[in-house]
Amino acid sequence: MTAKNSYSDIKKTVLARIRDHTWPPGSIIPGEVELSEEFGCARATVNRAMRELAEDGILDRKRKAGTRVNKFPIRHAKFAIPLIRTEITSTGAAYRYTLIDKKSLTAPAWLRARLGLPDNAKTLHLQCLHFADNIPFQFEDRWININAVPSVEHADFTTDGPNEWLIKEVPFTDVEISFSARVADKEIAEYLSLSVGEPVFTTERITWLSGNPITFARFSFGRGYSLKTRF
Amino acid sequence: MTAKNSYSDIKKTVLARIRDHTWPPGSIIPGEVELSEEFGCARATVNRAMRELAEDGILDRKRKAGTRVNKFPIRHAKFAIPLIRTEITSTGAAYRYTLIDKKSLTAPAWLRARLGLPDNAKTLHLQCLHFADNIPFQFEDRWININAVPSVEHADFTTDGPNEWLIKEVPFTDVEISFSARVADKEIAEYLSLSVGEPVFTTERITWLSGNPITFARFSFGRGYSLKTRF
DNA sequence: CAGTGGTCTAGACCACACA
DNA sequence: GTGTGGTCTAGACCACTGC
Repeated sequence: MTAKNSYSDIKKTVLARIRDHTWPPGSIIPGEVELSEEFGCARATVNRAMRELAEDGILDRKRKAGTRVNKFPIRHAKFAIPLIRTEITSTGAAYRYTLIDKKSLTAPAWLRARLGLPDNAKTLHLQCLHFADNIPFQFEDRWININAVPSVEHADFTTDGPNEWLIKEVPFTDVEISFSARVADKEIAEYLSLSVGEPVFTTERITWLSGNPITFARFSFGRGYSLKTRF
Repeated sequence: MTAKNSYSDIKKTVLARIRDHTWPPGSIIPGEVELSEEFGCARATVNRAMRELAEDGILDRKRKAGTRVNKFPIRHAKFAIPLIRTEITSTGAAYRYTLIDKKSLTAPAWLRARLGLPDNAKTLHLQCLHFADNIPFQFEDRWININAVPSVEHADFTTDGPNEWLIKEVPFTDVEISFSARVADKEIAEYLSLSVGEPVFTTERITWLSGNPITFARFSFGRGYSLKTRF
């Protein structure tokens, strides 16, 4: 009878038992009823603890089969995806934004393929720079599907970036984010004050509203950027 | 009276109201009691829905102050961090592992600084390659704190990678992960069949056991690698 | 079919933060 | 102080899935 009773105490105890191999990887652990008796609490409390551990990728739960310690520890790490303005100001740096270019264009083939757009799809192409203390921090290359967001043609992007406008004005339901390393081409090198060929940490983002593509954006970060998380 | 009653229905309804600006960014939304009356369910059900939306970064909740729609949408994206073996085999490719080098060394200054190790700290330095269908997929450069893990000196890393050994043998409590873009130096270029100077997607990981550093690892991925998530 | 987790309820007390 | 969310309880029924 260990007699801990908050869900977070239970989480800690379970993690400790996994760490010290009381419950080794791949093993099945007692059911919720049994654990609630051991910990002297309600089953709902045990359930919350176990459910959260399963969300983190530590446990694997199946009805009837029971709860197992995950053998292949696919940990789930959470990363915060802030607004670029927030990301910059939260370091204490001053944020500045510049619109470099804004053009209505027929979507190029690679973009049509990427978003599943029809031939001759109209898009708005934007290029922007975000500065931290007047040092170029992020270059944003964005395409917006005008069919999905007709009002974007009359939007003014000279003072606020397209991301802030879109978040305020356009609802979305799905987002895909990817991270990669790319080479600085001439354009990116110029805007970010890099040499051509330097590695550039790049994130890409696509958003949809119920299956309908809204926007594709590629963000290229300045030298030395890294994305961190801890858990 | 909308009369939905499962916590996931409530989440959907709340998200829809945020999207259609019924509850615009920054606004305060009704309390749990009021919502449970509207949805015709128990407060605990509303609580779970709202708590999960807050975890995702959509809502901001404070006792007494109430629940607000987050004005600066710091969305939290979850990425799965699998074992490299799992990541490769899950694509259908064959996994192969090679130990390149294994040496006991005094920790270099940069590593001591990074991990907070004392002068003359003993470490085990490992270099490994992970292949997918015999194509080099990931180069692993790892340092293990021998003081924290004395048994590592007698471990055999010729058949299984150090990550798998560590997960099985050594408990940890904290992990820091970072992502960045680096340049391929001569060594990495050779192992990953790249050209010197090519961009390399890199992740670094440090793990601790209750404040005590266990290991530092840098993973360099082959050409074209990207990390994706969707939500 | 039966056992496990998944969810919900109605009620309660607590902790924090704003007024 | 007082209202909000944070958590817990004891019980119930349901849904999935392994046997």
